[in-house]
Amino acid sequence: MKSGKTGGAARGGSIQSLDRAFSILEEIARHEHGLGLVELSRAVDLHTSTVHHLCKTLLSLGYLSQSESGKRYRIGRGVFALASSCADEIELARTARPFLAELSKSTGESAHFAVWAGNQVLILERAYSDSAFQMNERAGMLRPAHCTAIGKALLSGLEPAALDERLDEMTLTPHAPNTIVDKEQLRREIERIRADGVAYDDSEYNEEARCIAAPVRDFRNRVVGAIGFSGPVWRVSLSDLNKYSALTREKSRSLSLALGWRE
Amino acid sequence: MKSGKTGGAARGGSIQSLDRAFSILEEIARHEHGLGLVELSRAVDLHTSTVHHLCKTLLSLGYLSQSESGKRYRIGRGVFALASSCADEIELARTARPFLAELSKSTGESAHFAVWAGNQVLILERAYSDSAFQMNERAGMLRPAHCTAIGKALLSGLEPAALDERLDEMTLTPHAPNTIVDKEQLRREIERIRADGVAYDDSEYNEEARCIAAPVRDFRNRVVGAIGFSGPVWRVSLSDLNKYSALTREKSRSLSLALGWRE
DNA sequence: TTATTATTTCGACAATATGAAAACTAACAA
DNA sequence: TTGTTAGTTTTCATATTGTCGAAATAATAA
Repeated sequence: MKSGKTGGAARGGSIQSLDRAFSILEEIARHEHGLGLVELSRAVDLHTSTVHHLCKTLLSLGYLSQSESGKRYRIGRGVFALASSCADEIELARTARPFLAELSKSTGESAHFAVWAGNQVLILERAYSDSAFQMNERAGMLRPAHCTAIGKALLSGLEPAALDERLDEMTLTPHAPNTIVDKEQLRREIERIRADGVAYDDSEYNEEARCIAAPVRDFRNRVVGAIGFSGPVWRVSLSDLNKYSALTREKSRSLSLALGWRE
Repeated sequence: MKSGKTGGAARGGSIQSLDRAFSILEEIARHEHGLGLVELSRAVDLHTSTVHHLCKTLLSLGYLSQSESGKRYRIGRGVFALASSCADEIELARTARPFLAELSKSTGESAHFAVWAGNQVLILERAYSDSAFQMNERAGMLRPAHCTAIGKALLSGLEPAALDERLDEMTLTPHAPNTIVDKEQLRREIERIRADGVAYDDSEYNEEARCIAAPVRDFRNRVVGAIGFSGPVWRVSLSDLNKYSALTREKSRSLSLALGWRE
């Protein structure tokens, strides 16, 4: 087609090649053992040639690496170097670590500390339990907010105006039988959490998991994260959730205090 | 309009906008407290308008964030999420941590564990000493290879062919009075390190610092990193360097064993 | 207020990223 | 061996896209 009125880069707001490059990085990050060029192109829905150019650039910049044997792409050390300047996040994770360890020890399940990353929830730090079955969640993973305990705990910490904005931007995709897909219902649930101090997830994200979480505040009295734990439904019953709510509330309180929160 | 033979993206091999976007990210990462648009444009030598478009895109993707108060750009949590899939690096850092702590404790100086990142050296993990003056080095920082102890230790672990290649690609930029700027001299020094098992840096990178480092091997008997410590010249004398060489060698050995190295 | 400095938007242009196709490799059967 | 298939890399013509100048807007300072 003719150029017509296809103006500057400000069109969709985004620079295409950047958009694409990062979707490539995200796709690769999602795969434990890396990805080959063709798999990758299929996953991000771009021609191999295009993906190849982008990857070659990322490779030369050190933000991708290639497994010596095959040609599979993996995340490069450049990303690691960049990430180390997320000083606040690293500090938060470090502070949360001992509390997560306690929570995990007391419950026998794995514990998580999460923060906002856009409209999603980023798991900043996690403590592993020593049971054989572990939730498949690692630090660095992104989760939806509306159907996870940590996500709902974070939502409960938003100012009314910010909450409205968030909810408008969010799509309540169903992930498991109990996912809340109605905004009004979610709103009521958030009210409940605000009053109760604890959020639950009873098979809302993963059919086989139940979780609890509570918001964590900093010295400015603002909710900066959420702490909680999750376990398989056959180990964590609904009454367990209730039983552990006080403990979760207490850990969130201790962590908040460690972050300078008072009263 | 000399479009002439200005062909595809494969020209310089690199995609310009990606190149620029990452130089922006790197520049921001370099500044503890973020950067404003104009400072940023000056630093990367691009028009504010261009930088603005790039930053807007990075912002919307979550790889940059803006300090709530001002408009300073900082690294976003997206980078953190990506970095967490550098599983190998994280595992390496975790393994090194206790040995770094011991090294730091015994010497009273800060200790580092570093790996290759392209032709530079990436500090993967560091242990702080409790002295008032600390080297200004954090995990995630990049250092040149030819004038740092960890860098030279890593160089000493390369196969002859790989070493030749590396040296060809490297420019021996002087950083301090004793920086080795002659490739033949560097080659001899690397020979020495290979025989001795320890690399020194006597004011080669920073006039005020001395360091020692030793290569670390994994189960495949390949050098995967280097461990060492550094301190200010007024605390670490040349004879201290000698005194601590055995200790450094020993720590590198223990860490190697922890990584599965045998014999 | 005005002056100054920083951020954001606009729009024309051409340099640049794109994708089709073809060349090249590697792996594997027959 | 040779042929077949799947994956990777290079080439190249083209229009799309990023770029930059300039001007508008916003924020600070004097």
